[in-house]
Amino acid sequence: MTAKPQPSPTSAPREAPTDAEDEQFLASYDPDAFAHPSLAVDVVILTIRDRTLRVLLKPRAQPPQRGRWALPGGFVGLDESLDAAARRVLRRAGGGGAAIVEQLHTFGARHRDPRHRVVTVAYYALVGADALRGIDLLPTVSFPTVDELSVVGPDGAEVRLAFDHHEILSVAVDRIRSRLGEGRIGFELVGERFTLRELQDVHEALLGAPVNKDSFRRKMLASGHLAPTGEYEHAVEHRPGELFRVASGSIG
Amino acid sequence: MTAKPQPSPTSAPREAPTDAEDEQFLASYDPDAFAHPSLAVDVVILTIRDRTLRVLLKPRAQPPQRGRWALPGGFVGLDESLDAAARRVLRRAGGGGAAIVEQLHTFGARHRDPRHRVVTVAYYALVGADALRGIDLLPTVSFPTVDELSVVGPDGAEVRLAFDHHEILSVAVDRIRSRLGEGRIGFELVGERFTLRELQDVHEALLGAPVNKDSFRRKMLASGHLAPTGEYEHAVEHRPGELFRVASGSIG
DNA sequence: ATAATAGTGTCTCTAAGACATTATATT
DNA sequence: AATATAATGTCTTAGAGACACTATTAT
Repeated sequence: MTAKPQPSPTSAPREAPTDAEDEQFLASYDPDAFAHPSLAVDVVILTIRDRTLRVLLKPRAQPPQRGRWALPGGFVGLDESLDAAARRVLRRAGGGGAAIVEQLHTFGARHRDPRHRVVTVAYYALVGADALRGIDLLPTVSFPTVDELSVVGPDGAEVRLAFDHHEILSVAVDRIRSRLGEGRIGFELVGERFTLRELQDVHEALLGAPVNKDSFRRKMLASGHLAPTGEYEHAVEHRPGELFRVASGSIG
Repeated sequence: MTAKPQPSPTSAPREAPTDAEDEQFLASYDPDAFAHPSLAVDVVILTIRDRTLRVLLKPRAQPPQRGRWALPGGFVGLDESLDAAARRVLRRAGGGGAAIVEQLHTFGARHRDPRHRVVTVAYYALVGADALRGIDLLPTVSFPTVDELSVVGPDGAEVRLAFDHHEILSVAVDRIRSRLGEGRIGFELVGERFTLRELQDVHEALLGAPVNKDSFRRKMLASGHLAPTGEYEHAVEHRPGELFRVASGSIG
């Protein structure tokens, strides 16, 4: 495949600045001179309640797409880094204590917002079981198949998300699953002290599928991420398991 | 996505979505009323030449940071998706035949560009050995250690990249390495027909480290991604290897 | 013949999964 | 006692790495 001569640049509806031209362009560039896309962040805030994965959403009160559920989001300030914007949105939504906040992907399809051009940088956050206390309305993320994902509201009915938020949620879950495989994640969704079973519950909720108990135990104990406390859970109706905490020098 | 009836326009010319506080905020939101960050794309265009990884960079001719080398980039048009902008930049830079173009990460530190606020969505592209023919000045990416990365210019001297482009390149290489492990990548950097050794060379160039030959062969042959052609390379000064092509129904 | 790489076969080691067994709590 | 889970140990299997050996080209 040899580089062919470029077709005439008229194929593009608008003239976009070229690489070489950027140099001059920027020299005299007035950032407000022409309209660029607006830039927002949306945050997928996940937690686990009753052994099931929950996502923080709110039904839209105004059209367009009134009644659909949307991720918390906000616009990026001119003097604010993307990460700072994401943390601000997260804090305002009630997930201030999240242990993990990571950039996910940037969504920039042309008509993802029907009103005007908004490009959104999506983040995901994992919030401990204790946080989001005030919030009752946490839709459940369920997995009809391993690859498919559906969101169920508090009334048990399936929930339709606004804009491309369903896709954003999908990408978030995919990303978290692959992070799980790398062993660098999962501790955020469990208390400060936890049993191996509780940690396994977290993994299963995120994966939407059971994991092999034996191999999970071995892998975790061999990972060095767990520090045994010597204490055991109590008031459970079976043999109590040992309580662990995250090993110092590990993650989180 | 059903097109819902548009809301009756309020006093503001346009409205934007999001959650509770944003609703009020946006009720009076005019996208052009306050300055938002500019939005650009930068593309890490990688290829392999002489068994070493090369990246397409150009020295900046103008200040700031004149003389430093920069990734090709451009601003995102108002009517252009992010992917389209990346492909436009790629095509203009001469990598039009790239088989893989993927979004990498979005960089939005406040002062990453010293002139004004620019958020950039970074992409990476893998370009076949045949492409980029016209371009001689391809700096080499070398790996002093496995984790470290340095860029060496055609004159052998280390090259300093402009802005945060060194970090962008680092993230690109990291991403590609993890994609390599998943087996979904690497074929783009090799000709249409190739030997296992050539494919291994590509992996080693990307990893910056030798890979185990036996296990590489087994993994590749077992993957189902390779279709044997029955033909063999020739004019090599050793026993010729069999030529493969990418199996139909696989990647690429 | 020599150098260099292709390709095959085999051994070991490790990790995952399956399964059995014993231990300890609540009811 | 019945039940449920914790924790330990063993067996099998699959894949990675190491290595030995044979094959085929150019010089």
